[in-house]
Amino acid sequence: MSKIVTSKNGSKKDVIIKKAASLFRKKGFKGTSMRELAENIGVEASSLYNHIGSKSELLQHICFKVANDFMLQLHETEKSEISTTQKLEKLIRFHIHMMMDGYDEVFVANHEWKQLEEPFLSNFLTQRKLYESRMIELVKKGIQQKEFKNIHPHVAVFTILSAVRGLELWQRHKKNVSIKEIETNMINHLLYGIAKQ
Amino acid sequence: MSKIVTSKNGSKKDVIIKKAASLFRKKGFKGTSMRELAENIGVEASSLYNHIGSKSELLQHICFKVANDFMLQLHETEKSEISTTQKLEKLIRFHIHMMMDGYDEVFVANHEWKQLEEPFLSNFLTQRKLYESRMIELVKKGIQQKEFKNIHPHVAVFTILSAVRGLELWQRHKKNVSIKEIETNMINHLLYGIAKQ
DNA sequence: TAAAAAAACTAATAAGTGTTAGTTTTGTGA
DNA sequence: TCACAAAACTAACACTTATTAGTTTTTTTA
Repeated sequence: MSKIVTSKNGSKKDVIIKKAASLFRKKGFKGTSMRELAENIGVEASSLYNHIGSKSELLQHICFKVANDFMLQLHETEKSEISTTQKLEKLIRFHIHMMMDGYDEVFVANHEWKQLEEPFLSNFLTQRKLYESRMIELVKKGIQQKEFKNIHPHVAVFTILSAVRGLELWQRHKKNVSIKEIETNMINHLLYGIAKQ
Repeated sequence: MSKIVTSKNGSKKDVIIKKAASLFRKKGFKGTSMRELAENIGVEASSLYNHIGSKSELLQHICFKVANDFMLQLHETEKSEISTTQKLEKLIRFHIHMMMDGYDEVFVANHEWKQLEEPFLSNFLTQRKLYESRMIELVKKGIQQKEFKNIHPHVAVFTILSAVRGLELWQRHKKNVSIKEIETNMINHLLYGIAKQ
């Protein structure tokens, strides 16, 4: 059969990972077989093993790539010299863009991380917990500086993270609403609420 | 081996479904084998088939029970004679309580519905879409009545639904924060925002 | 064009899957 | 206590799974 088609600058491994992310999102990690993945690429299942080590390796790669991207952005945001509100806004916008640009990967990292094997599972959870706690610190600071109301930082962060994650639901309808519109509305909703007064 | 232990008023089928919901949440539908489910109950896999028809049937039961509960509450809320803001608040509170009381089931309905087979899959998606569109109508009405700001109803509903779904994240930490506290904070956050002014 | 490397192929493995058939044990009501 | 029904068991089925070994084809390099 034909050679795996590589998009410019992308190794064959990258092609496999990209397709895996797409299938893992649609059918789940356990619900996707290597034969199915191979067929979608146009190759026999065994041929995949010339490029990757194992099925789990694919999941690991996807999950940690996403985790790393978020960690980097958080670090950069923390350093930047803007108000706390602006920092929070910047992070929310980054989440929204990640969700739009790397939908499959972010979705898989959010939903299929459970299928990671040790020690990757523990590693992933540790990183996520760290991310959350640093966002909580940010909100605490905003309260101290009187930029935010006297809310519960923990609840606020989880509410924000969940709302952003919910952009998944949007993929189905994205035809009618522009990303800019979603972004603006969501920022306003999460920072300023929807009820008048 | 011993007979399946039935809690009072619960048939053996109910015991199986409850355990299935717990395992499906922790390991996913595809990640849970019938042998594993049986072992957790204390019985051989084949014995389960004296009480249930198939593995898929378990998933169907869980998903549609949850969908139905939400539909009933929506219907009741729509009928009640309170302000639109109060209706929205009532619905959010119901979501929060469902998430706390029937955590496994709601989680499975939210995450594993993809594994439903036709025609159940289509049926489930239709119901969900209906639920969403009726919530959107509610928000639209709130805007018309000048109770809400001039937000995008679609975005607002998805933000709310996602934020509430995010209570999943809470299960891990629920020791330190009371449900009442979460409820109050989340309602305030979603309806009135967190930034001052 | 010949040699070397990369990547495809076929075929097979061992383990795990949901489910069924047939049999034995357990609990229940007369 | 005996018969009947419910629910457990063992054993097997047909199928799918990820992965490996060995071989052939394709591509790259010299």
